Amino acid sequence: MSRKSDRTRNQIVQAANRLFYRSGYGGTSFTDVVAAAGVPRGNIYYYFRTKDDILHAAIEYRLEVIRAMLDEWNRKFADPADRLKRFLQVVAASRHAMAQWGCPMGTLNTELGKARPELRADSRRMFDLFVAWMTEQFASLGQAEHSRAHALRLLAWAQGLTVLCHVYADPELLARETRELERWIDTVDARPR
Amino acid sequence: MSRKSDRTRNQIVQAANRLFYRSGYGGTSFTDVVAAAGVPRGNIYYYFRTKDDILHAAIEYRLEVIRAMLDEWNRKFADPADRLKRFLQVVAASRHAMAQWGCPMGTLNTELGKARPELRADSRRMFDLFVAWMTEQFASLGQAEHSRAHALRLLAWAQGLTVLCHVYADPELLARETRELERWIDTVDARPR
DNA sequence: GTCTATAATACGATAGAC
DNA sequence: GTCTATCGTATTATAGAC
Repeated sequence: MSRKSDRTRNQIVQAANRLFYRSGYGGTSFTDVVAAAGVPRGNIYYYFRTKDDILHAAIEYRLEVIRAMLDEWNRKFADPADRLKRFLQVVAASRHAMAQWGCPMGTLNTELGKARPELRADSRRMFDLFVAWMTEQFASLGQAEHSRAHALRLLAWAQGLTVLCHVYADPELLARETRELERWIDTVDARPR
Repeated sequence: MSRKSDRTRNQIVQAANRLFYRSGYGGTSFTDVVAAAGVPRGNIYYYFRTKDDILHAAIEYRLEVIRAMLDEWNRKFADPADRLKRFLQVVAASRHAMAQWGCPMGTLNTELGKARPELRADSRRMFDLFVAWMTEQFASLGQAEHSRAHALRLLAWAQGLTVLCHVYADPELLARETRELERWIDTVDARPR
C-alpha cells in the first residue's frame, strides 16, 4: 500500500470517527464521510468494503489513542492516585464536548447495543482498557482485593456524570462532580504513611 | 374520538414505546410498529402524522408511568430514606432489561442528542421528574442546602451503573452496586435521632 | 375509519470506464 | 488507484378507493 493510500485511509477513518461521535453510527452516511474526508464518492469502497469495516477501523483508532494516553499518564505520574486524578481531570477538560455529544465510548456502546448488538463486543474493548488500567492503579493504592470493584465504580461514576452532563447540556456539572471524585480517590488510598 | 380509536391509538403508542427502547428510535420503522401493534400498514397515519409525533406520544406515555410510580412510592413509604431505597430496588429489579438495552431514559436521550438534538428537550422531561422527586426526598433528610446536588449525584450514579451493566451485559453488577448505594443513603441521612 | 397502492427520497453497495 | 453512473432496497409519507 502506497504512502498516499495510507494517508487517504487515515483521513477517512478520522473523519468517520469524528462523525460517528457527533451524529452517531446510524446517523452518519457514506456521503457525510467522503465529504468530510475530501475523497470522491465511490472511491471509499477501495479502502473499505462495508460501512461496518469503517466502524471497526474507527474503533481500532480509538483504542490506539486510549493506549497512548494511558501510557503517557503512567510515564508522567509515579503516584497511582495522581494517575487516577489525571483521568478525572481529562474527563472534566472535555466537558463541553460531553455536554453536546456525551461520552464517545458510552454513547457508541449505547447505540450499538440497540441497533447492532453483534458489534457491541468491539466497542466494549475501549472500556476494557480503562478497567484494566484503573484496576492496576487501585491495586497499587493498597486495594488489592477490591481493586476491580473500585475500577468499575469509578468508571460508572464518570459515565453517569457524563450522561447527566449531556442530558442537561451542563458542562459545569461535570467539572464540579469530578472534583468531588478526586476527593474520593484520597479516601480510598490505603497505603501506609 | 371513539372508544375503538382510543384503544388502537394506545396499542400503537405502547408498541412503539417498547420498540424504541429495544431497537432505538432510528432503528424502529413504521412497518415494525404496525406489525407489533397489529394495525394495518397505512392506517397509522390516521393517528399520527409523522414518526416524531409517535415519539412524542411515547414520551408522554412514559412520563405518565413515571408520575404514577413516584406517587405510589410517596403513598407507600412515609420515610424519605425508604423512598430513595425503593428507587434503587426498582432499578436493580430491572437489571436484566438494563443489561440488554440499557436505561430507557438515558439511552433515549443519548440517541436523540446525536440524531435529533431538537427533540432532546422532550426526553429530558423524564429526568426532570426524578430530579424534582429526589430533591424533595433529600430535603426531607435534612439536606436542604445540598438536596439538588445529592439528587443529581444519585441519578448520575444510577445512570453510570446501568451504562456499565449494559456494556458488560452483567445484570449482577447493577444488583451489587445499588446495594452499596442504599448504604450511602443512610450516611447522607442528617435527621436528628 | 379502514386499507392498498405507490410516490419520493435516501441509503449502502456494485460495475466498470479511465 | 481514481472517479462516475447507477442498481436495489428500505424508508417515511401520500393519494385515494372502499
